[in-house]
Amino acid sequence: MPELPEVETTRRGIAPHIEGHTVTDVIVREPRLRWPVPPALKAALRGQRLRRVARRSKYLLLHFDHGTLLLHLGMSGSLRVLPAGTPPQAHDHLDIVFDDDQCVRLRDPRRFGSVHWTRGDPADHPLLAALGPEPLGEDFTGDYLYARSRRRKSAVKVFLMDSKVVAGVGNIYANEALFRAGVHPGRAAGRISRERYARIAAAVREVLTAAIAAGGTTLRDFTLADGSPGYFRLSLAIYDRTGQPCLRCGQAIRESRLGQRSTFHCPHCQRS
DNA sequence: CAAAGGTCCTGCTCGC
DNA sequence: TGCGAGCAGGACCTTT
Repeated sequence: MPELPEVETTRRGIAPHIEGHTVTDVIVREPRLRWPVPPALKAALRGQRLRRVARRSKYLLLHFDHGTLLLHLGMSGSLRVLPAGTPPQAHDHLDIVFDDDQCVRLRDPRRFGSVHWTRGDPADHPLLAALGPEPLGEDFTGDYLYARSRRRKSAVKVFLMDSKVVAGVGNIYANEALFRAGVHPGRAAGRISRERYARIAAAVREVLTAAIAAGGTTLRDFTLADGSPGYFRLSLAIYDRTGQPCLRCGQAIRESRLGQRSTFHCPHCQRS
């Protein structure tokens, strides 16, 4: 579910409620996530003050003085801030309880999400070390994409979704960005010009920024920290619009598969 | 039965 | 021959 805008929306939603507060308890109801929840999590966090909630790619980083909790929401995860002791529902796997009797609750039906504890610099954590630049950071440019894509034969959409190339561009926003840039998602990444990569980089930036401003995209069950949905779905121009008219030219949007993911494009506006 | 917003891991091929 | 990079496919899981 959550792509970068949804994770960033979640970060902004939870941070003001928990930054500066001290963990009083950690409740693990289901440790079997993508990787097992660390058994020592409660011992590590109890009594510790949360300094800051940050984000790297689609990971949330909860910084404490002696280490960092990494949280990934996988395909179906969401976080909410609730009064401690609120009865859990199905798939509510983890609570982090704070000293003001609020808790952050992780819900994740598919359990593709994960929780990690790391003491060193989180940037050195194996899951973060190999990630490409943040798409909203200054390192992410058309020139960068051009350089990284030389001799790449895979489709540009697959290339954009490679976390080692750029962090946090998932299926929805890869589709949306390529539509905005007017590039066919199946075109070989290594056969796209520097000029077109400048348009692609700008489109990625624009679509992510707009989605964050709208609170992310809710397709099924994504909720903000207060339980409300994100409204960027209303702004999706291409994703999940198979057969519907292109908003620019009116031609019917086509659906295909690239890298086993649903792909959408306009046959007129994205001819190459 | 297929697909859903993610991404790690394995094993193969290719080119130097 | 060996090595690294790139690439395809499978894996994880529940719900609709």
